[in-house]
This record gives sequence, C-alpha cells and structure tokens, in this order.
Amino acid sequence: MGENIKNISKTQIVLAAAKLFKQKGYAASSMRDIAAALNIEAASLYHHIKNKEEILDIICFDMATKFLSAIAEVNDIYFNAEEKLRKAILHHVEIITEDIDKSAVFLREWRSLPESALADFLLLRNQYENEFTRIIENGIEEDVFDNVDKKFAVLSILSSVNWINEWYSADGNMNANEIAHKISDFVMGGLRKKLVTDAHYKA
Amino acid sequence: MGENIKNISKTQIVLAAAKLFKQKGYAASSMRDIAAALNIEAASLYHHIKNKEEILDIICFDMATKFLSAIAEVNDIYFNAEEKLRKAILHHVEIITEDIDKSAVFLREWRSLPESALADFLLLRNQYENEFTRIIENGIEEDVFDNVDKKFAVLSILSSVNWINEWYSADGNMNANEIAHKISDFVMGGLRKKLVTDAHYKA
DNA sequence: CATTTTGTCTAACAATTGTTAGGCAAAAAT
DNA sequence: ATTTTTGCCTAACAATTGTTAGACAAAATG
Repeated sequence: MGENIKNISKTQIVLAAAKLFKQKGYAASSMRDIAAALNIEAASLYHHIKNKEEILDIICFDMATKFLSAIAEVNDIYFNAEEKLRKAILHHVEIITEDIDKSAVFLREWRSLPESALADFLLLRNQYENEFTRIIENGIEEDVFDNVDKKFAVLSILSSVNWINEWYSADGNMNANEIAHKISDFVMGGLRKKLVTDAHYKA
Repeated sequence: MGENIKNISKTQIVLAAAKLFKQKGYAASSMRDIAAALNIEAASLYHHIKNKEEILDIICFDMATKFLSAIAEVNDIYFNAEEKLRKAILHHVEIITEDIDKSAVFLREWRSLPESALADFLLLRNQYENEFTRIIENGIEEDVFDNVDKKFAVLSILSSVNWINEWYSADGNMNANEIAHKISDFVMGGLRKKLVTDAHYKA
C-alpha cells in the first residue's frame, strides 16, 4: 500500500466524527475535518463508508439500539415500578456517560438525518419513551406513584437525564451510579405517593 | 426603488432566520434560504445586517436578555422561595412558548456563535443558572426545601422547562400557565421538605 | 512467484457557500 | 425640481463543500 499504512477502521471514523459532530455540529463538520482528525485524506474515508450521512446514521441508530435494549432488559426482569424506574435511569446514565460524544450526536444531531432515516429514528425514540411511560403506569397501578400526568413525568425525567450530557466529563468526580442515584432521588420525590402532606403544608 | 419594494425589516429577517435555524440548524441554513423565505435575493439581506453571524448573535442575546430580566424581576419582588421558583418557572415557560423558533435557536444553536460572543453568552447563561440556584438556597434556608444538591436541582429543573421547546406547539391544547403549573408541581415534589415519610415507606 | 485485494494517495469535479461591487428606480429630503 | 437616500437587484468572487476517478504500493492469497 502507499508508504502510509494507517489502517483506519470504520469504528475509528465514527468515533472521530462523533467528537467533531459534538463540537461543531454535523453540518459544520466537513469530511476533510474528520479525515484530518485521523491523519488521512478526505477521499480515503470513502474506502470505509458510503458517504457522510452514513456516519450520522450509524451513530444515531447504534445509540438508539443501546437505549432500547437496555430498557427492554429492565422491563423483562421483574422489579416493582420504583426499582424499574431507578434501573432504567441508571442504564440511561451509563450509556450516556460511556460515550458522551456519540450520545451528544444522538441527542442533538439526529435532526440532520435524511428524511427516511429520520422517520425510523423517531419511531425508535418514541418506542423508548413508551417503555418509560409503561413503568410510570405500573407505578400508578401499584399505587406507589401519584396519579401524575404520565407523558409529562416521562418527558421531565428524560430531559433531566439527557441534560447530563451537557456537563458530564469523564474526568469529573461523579460516576454514572452517583449521578443516576441523585436524579432518581429527585425524580422519585415528584412521583411517590404522599400519604401525609409535606412539611410545608403541616406548618 | 426597483419595481419590487418589499421593505423587509431586520426583525423579519431575524424571525425568518430563526424559523430556518430551528428546522435545519444554523450551519445548514444558507443566506439564500433565508432570503428565499422572505422573497428577496441573498445579497439584499446585507442591506439590513452585517453578516450571517449577526443574525445568530441577535437571536441568542435577545433571548438571554429576556430570560435574565424575567428572573431579575422575580428575585426583586419579594416572594417566599416556593413562590419565587413557581414564578421563575412560569416566566421561563412563557418566554419559550412566546417564540419557539427563537428559543430553539437560543437553546441549541448558540454553539455556532463565534468564540468571543460564545464566551459572553455562556456568562449570561451561567448568571441565569445562578439566580435559580439562589432561589433554591433561599428555600433550604427557609427550611421549605429539602437539603438537596442545589446544582443538580437547578439543572434538573432547567432541563425540564427547556425540553418543552421540543414538543410545544402554539396550536396545542396547553398554554404556558398550565405547562408551568404541571412542571412546578412535579419539581416541587422533589424539593419540598418531607416531615413524614412517603406512603411507600409507611407500607 | 504471480495475482488480487486493500488502503491510501493526488487531482479534479460541480455545487454551494458567504459576501462584495455596482447598478437602478422609487421615495424622501432639500 | 433636483439631489440624496433607501432597498432592492444582477453578477461575480474565492473558498469550501461532498464526492469520484484513477494511480500506486504494500499485504494477502493463490
């Protein structure tokens, strides 16, 4: 091969691209940027991938699959609603913190997917939300959760867990477990059924 | 003037741009796209604005100013911590729902600001977060809120209110007031001091 | 050893980008 | 009535974009 054998893999390309997509966004990251990050020429990328869109596609659907199989697992094994929700949140936080670059792209850049992929993607995202909704419903049936607006609760929870992507850094002093625990505690406060009213009302 | 006198205003440009920036992102929206949305030629835009960056600048800082003056007002007038937080959330939701396009840009596209503006922007955003943190601190001092992780509570709250931008549509069946009320109720559950333990633990 | 495959390269392309220059007619100011 | 200003236009620019074609040498395969 050319005097430079770098043997870049598709995985490396996706990783480097994810890092750039997170920093500058999909549209503002050029193929030449991605190539430069890997010390190769832009044209060489096409030996490994079909086109730029494929990279975004891979990132978005890989992550979607991760999230979906995690929640499927939680819903399969039996836990009561609170345990289920806590596990679901934990897995979610784990997936995000394991790869902040790719999850940033999953959370923000999916809008740049080509139309057909976008439709599929939104289906998956909806499916994920529905699994969470089911957990909340369980909790209400089990009389453990207050009869809250389900859709609302799910969106509040998901937005909270997703937001960690904005400030989490691997070298920080909190791990996924601690983060998940704190979020769960906070969220559970808003969900749990209260037999006796809060201090606020007692006073 | 040329047989076409359209008298486009800077405000119209910003509005049309915001709509596009929300849909396709800043980088993927061209000056020609913006111009086409206003039925003029791209070059004509430069009669009203300095360059593309200025549009993003205006949107981001206009919104930041709105948010900051709203919370300043809340913190000026005396309310107890819970009232303050509820008012702050209400104003936040109002600002978002009043202009979903511009607030989407404020929430997502600020990353594309040129470096110097970006630094200023982040300062304002931090300032806003700090005002919220002060409210939580007040609540803890007043012994109305649980001694939660302040930073965490603020980020959870803000992520929840910001998320409404993703699904809110003006023609939907919820107004800003109802949305703010629901979020506040949910959030307050996680914050309020609990004298007697929850039903869950009583059982 | 001969051949094919693999992974890079250079060079080039057509399209699109943000932006500027200069023209021209209507409206406003003198 | 004349001049200036305003708000648009067409045309063009240099740079950058995603992508393709084709060469070439190392590695793998026969």
